[in-house]
Amino acid sequence: MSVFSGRPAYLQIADDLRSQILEGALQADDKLPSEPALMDDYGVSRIVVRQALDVLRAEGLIVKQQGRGSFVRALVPPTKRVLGHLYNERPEGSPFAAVTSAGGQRPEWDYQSRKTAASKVIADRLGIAPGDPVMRTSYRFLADDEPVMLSTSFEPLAITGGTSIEQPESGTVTGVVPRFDQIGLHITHVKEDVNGRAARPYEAETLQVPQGVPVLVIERTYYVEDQPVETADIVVSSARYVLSYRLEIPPRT
Amino acid sequence: MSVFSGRPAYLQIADDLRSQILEGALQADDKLPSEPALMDDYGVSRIVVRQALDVLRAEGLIVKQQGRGSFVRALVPPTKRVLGHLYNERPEGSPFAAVTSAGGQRPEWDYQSRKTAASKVIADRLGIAPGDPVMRTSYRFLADDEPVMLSTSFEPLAITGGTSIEQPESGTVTGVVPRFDQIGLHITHVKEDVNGRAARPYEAETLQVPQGVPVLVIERTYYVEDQPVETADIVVSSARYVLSYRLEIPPRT
DNA sequence: CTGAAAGACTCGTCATATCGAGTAGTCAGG
DNA sequence: CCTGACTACTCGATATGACGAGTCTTTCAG
Repeated sequence: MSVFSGRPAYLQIADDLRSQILEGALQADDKLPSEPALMDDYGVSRIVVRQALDVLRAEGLIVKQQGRGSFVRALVPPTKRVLGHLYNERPEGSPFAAVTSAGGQRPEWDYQSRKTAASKVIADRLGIAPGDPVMRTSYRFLADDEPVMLSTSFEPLAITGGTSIEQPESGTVTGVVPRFDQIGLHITHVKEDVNGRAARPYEAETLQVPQGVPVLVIERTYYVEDQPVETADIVVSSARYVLSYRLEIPPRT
Repeated sequence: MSVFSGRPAYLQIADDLRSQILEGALQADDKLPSEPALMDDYGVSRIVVRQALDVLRAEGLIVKQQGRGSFVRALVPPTKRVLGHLYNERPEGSPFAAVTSAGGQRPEWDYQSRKTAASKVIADRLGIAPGDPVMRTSYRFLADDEPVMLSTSFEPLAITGGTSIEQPESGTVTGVVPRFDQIGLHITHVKEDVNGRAARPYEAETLQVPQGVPVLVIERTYYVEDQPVETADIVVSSARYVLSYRLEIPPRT
């Protein structure tokens, strides 16, 4: 295998390694040749080899570990879990706890709450005015002591202020839907806007994933009859989570 | 601004530029300083500057154009569209056509259909045996002549073979749900599994996005009463699309 | 005035080289 | 046998230098 001109060498090498992975010549958890070995194999410099491996890492096909090497990632990660479909059943507690327990792992989380003023985008999502008071809570969710999800939620104090659920995590009830039930507000629906991008350094560090890997970003808002009552930004590693949604199709009219 | 030791220089530079973008010092479509200028500013080599810019590009904050420079990307892309929520109403035609027209753009697509044998993963998703005959259709969806979405769908010929909808695009009806209505099968629900990763070279080229930017991958399956009748792999640029899901919360029992 | 050519600028690709840091295997000593 | 130190190996970060290719501005000829 050697590179031909006309297409960047690092892309050709990435193509070659990718097909070896997809066709099974390199199996999950197999070790790729070391960078110096690949330099010899393809007759290129280390920069080119590293660019090729970076391509594959961004595609989620390999992981690199300093001091050890590069390894093929399992194509269907064993950590596959679901989130969105949870709402089809009546969530009894926090969706995270349910889905994590179902996967045989121990759910845990820590958080920090504080009152603050709504920024412009948050005010927009909550249907309130910028500067209005909100309760801001940052969560770090762990499965078997490993951080797997980050979330920052905002609740308008115009709704929760002075009630028993003003402090999101002070009561015995977990989960947004049951909590709002406690003050007589039944959440009727939830909207999730899903996007993807690379992890920011803080997120990569906290989630213990290599810097630059793709994450899924969910903008989730709970509504009571078109009145937003809670909105959150959720970040999960796309290597660990698959978001699964089930949508009903109404019968033909 | 200078780098301090203890944290890689390229991350510090990325942090600095990121906060300038997020705080508004650099606005959408503003041009960042050129790579040589950033080398001077921070006193580092070009490799470091490029790594910092690559971080920001993967995060979707900037775009780079050869010969022109690096530019701040609009934080809320004007091309924001929705997909998933479409199923709440009864889709009249193809969801893509509906959502694209709603955004004031002209939907178009081309495709290639062929009969083939189901691979293992596809057979698994369709609840058939590997090797069973399926109709495979690759779509390229365009909005205003620009490719924005790729899709490869599979339908078991055990269901559609010999019917009027065997060829997905030969009839006058578009959209999976109406098509199956034609043969008396009412699709009851759809499952979408969402994940994210970097674009593969073919996808990056076809979707006309820079190589390596994150894409959203949707594994969509249509069901008639728990019987899968169509499954598809859909790829969209996360820079162009936001997937929006609306989920109903049943009343308290 | 217009259009084409030249040059300056910018990013893309790649080579060579150095040092640091994390990992793992080997081997001697307790 | 277990443990600790040494060493070889691997990836991470960074410098310097070079050439190619796309873009834009300016200049000059027609």
